Amino acid sequence: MIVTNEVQDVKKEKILEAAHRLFLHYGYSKTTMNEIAGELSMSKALLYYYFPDKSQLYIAVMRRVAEDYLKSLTGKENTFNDLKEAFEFQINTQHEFISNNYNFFDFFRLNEQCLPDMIWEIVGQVHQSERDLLVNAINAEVIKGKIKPLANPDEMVELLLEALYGVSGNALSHKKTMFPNKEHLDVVRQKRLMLGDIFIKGLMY
Amino acid sequence: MIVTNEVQDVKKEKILEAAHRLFLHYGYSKTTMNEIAGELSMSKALLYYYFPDKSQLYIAVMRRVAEDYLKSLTGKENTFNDLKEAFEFQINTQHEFISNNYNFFDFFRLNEQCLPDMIWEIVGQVHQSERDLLVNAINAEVIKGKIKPLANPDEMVELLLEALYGVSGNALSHKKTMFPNKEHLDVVRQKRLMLGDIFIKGLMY
DNA sequence: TTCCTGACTTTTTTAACAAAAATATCAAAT
DNA sequence: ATTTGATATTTTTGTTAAAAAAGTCAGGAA
Repeated sequence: MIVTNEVQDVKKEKILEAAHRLFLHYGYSKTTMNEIAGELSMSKALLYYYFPDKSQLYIAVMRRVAEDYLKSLTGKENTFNDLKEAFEFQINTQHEFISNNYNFFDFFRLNEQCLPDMIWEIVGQVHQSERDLLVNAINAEVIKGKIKPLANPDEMVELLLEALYGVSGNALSHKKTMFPNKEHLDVVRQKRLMLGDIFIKGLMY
Repeated sequence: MIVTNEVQDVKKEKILEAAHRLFLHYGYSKTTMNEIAGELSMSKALLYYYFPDKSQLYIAVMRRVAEDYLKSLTGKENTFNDLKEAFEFQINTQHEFISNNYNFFDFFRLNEQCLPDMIWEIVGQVHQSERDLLVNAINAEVIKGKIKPLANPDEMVELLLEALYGVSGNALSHKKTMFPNKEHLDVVRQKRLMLGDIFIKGLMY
């Protein structure tokens, strides 16, 4: 019984791995269940033995990816010397996460405004963790007396995250090169770090 | 000769008016040249006498709309008591502009990443004016000694505008109501004003 | 019983093409 | 110089058939 489940888990793991690789490379819509099965030299039907359908497989991969990201966030609370460090950590960690999984999120661009609830749940969880981290850092800074107490730290963090989101280049200016290459992503990161700095100063006495 | 041109201009004006009304109500793709002509009780062919094609007509309307917006911006320089007032003015004026012409910009959402160069020219002009206004306000504040001199005020203004752009709600959270109603636009405005405040404080000594 | 597959059905995507609607043109009238 | 009806051209829409992909299932192997 236990052995069986372990074997099952290992196989599931293999599937998730292969699916992740292919989704990352080709995006959701350009990856077929046949290809995933082929990658593992198993029959397509077996995929359906382990996962109810394609979207649920994608979501399972997504959950793993998100969990990795969450892991890199947890336990970091109270390890920052100041708010600046916390902001920088959040910006850099998210930057790396997005960079590494850029094509994987084709799914989001595809189904822009009608994503499964399960996806939103995961996204919400991730955002919650990000907010928690930053709110915690802000509160620590308040206690240290470095910034003034805020009526609503959560609201401030929300505002910052939305503002950071806007700093993603292609919105305002007429960039002929539409696809954000690595270099461009890095410009965005630099700008975000600057915005973080200004924001912190804006919260000080 | 002169009389003739005046008459021509009046007629062009009429056309632009009707076109604006219909584009605003139905959006670009849902407005036909026949409808515009019908609205003015003239033949469709006449529209093509005054404007080379539909997109150029749209652009002409766009130019008028943009000019109105630019007018509300010009002459305001040095009329603000402080930077906060300037930021608030920019945010509120733009908010009103977007609110009033919301449907008109369907064209942008439609042709998301391949707009005619002429459009980008107008958009660039508008952005330039917005930047100029804010850079001017920042410089005034620097002279008054209220904020520290900046290495690159333009860059700061650019950053602020991008950040403000990000504060538009529907990006991060799982809002079930996707279409931003008037009320929602107002929440965005409030948030932007708050971000403006924090940003200003972040620029101070 | 659990795991696995080949053969099968159902759904979705694609291609081709005709009909309809919209854009755009132009000779002729005012 | 303006204006229009008629007409040409392009784009969108609707239909259908073929292809591809998703998803199912009876039955075999471990």
